Amino acid sequence: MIDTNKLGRPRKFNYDEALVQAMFVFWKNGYEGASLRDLTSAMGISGPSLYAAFGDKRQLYLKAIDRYCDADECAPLIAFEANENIRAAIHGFLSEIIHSATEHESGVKGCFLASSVVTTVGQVTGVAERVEAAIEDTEKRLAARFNKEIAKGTLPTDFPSRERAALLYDMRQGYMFRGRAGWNSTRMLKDIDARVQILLSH
Amino acid sequence: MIDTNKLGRPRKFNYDEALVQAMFVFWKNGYEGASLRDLTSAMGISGPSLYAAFGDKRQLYLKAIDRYCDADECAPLIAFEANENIRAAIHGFLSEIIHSATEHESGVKGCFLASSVVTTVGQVTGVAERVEAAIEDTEKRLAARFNKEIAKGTLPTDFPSRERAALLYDMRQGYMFRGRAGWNSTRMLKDIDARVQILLSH
DNA sequence: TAGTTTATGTATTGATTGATACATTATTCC
DNA sequence: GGAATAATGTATCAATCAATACATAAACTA
Repeated sequence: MIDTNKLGRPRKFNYDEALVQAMFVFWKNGYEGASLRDLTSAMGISGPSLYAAFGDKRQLYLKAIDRYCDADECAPLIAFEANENIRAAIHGFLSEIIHSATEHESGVKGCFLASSVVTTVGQVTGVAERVEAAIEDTEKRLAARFNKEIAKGTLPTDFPSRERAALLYDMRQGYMFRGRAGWNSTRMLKDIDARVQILLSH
Repeated sequence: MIDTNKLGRPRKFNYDEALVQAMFVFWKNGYEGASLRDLTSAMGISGPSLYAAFGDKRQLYLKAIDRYCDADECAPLIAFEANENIRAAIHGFLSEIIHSATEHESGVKGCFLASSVVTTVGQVTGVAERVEAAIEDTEKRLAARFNKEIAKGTLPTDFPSRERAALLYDMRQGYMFRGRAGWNSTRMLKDIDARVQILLSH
């Protein structure tokens, strides 16, 4: 979807920046709650420009979801994968999650998928597959990190990494839900240690 | 909000049944996605009747949320509180959750709060407090059950019940999220044992 | 420079939105 | 039985919705 065509009048706006702004609007207001006026206003473009570049509202929405899955979900995952010490890795992952759940840029709170997109699963064609794939992808990456740890001998072999990954993922979802509900970060940060402890107890 | 007034023409419809139908519409479509036509059609009443009985769309929405918190969220909790054996209680809670996440009546999936309401937190006045209170209430009931267990001596005293309750609650949210995303129950049921094990390992 | 291509800006489309006006009907109170 | 009260049914309101028609502007190609 990158514009390689050099023909015709060039765009005045940046495609990716506009998409990110659209994502924030959907994130904050939901799909139906985001009007074309909200979107074009935040994106800084006109209606016809939006339709020419992104298709219609639904396609823009799907592109915003893809963009979120590719970029936004990553920061905590990178913190998780980068740290050699598994205890510190989980700690970093969870505190990154709490941070993004409460103080994300542009004032949006929680997880775009968990707090907005999931509402439209049976309603907007193409959403369900994306949400399911997002869960699957993230859990696989979490599980891979745990598998590495098993290979290193720091985790027992009799507890499946997928279970551990699923539980960590649910902790993520729980923090995101609480963040959207208005919980502050200090309230959530203080039970991180207990959760690290539980995650590594088998 | 119970109608004690005997004056005037009586209602042709049942207030609570209509409210439940409205709740299903909001649950399935979200707040903005639920049009007045959708609502009146499902409730079997006319527009003016809806406004006379419930106020406006927003008030109807808030009443639907309250109704959900009072009734729907309860089934798994009762299963959790009723069973004397803590292991069986957690098992019952989680399988009840999975059941309601995937096969709830009227075809709606997931948790009303987690799958629909949470989208409107910063958007519809009165929602945030209700979601926060719902989390708080449920976690308190979960924690109370764990405290009973500590008193019985079946759980150690050095791990706070609130942490255990929060974790169990996040498992609930995780299943609800997965259910909305389309996961089937068998896929989720098979990791219950591991989760019971983890929850009771401290 | 003429022709092609694509984005922009303005203005507007029909449809749908949430919400009401108004006359009618059914009940209770006095 | 007549007044008061409240719900119903029909019909409709202005506002907003997503989406587009059309003329103009700015780039590349040949």
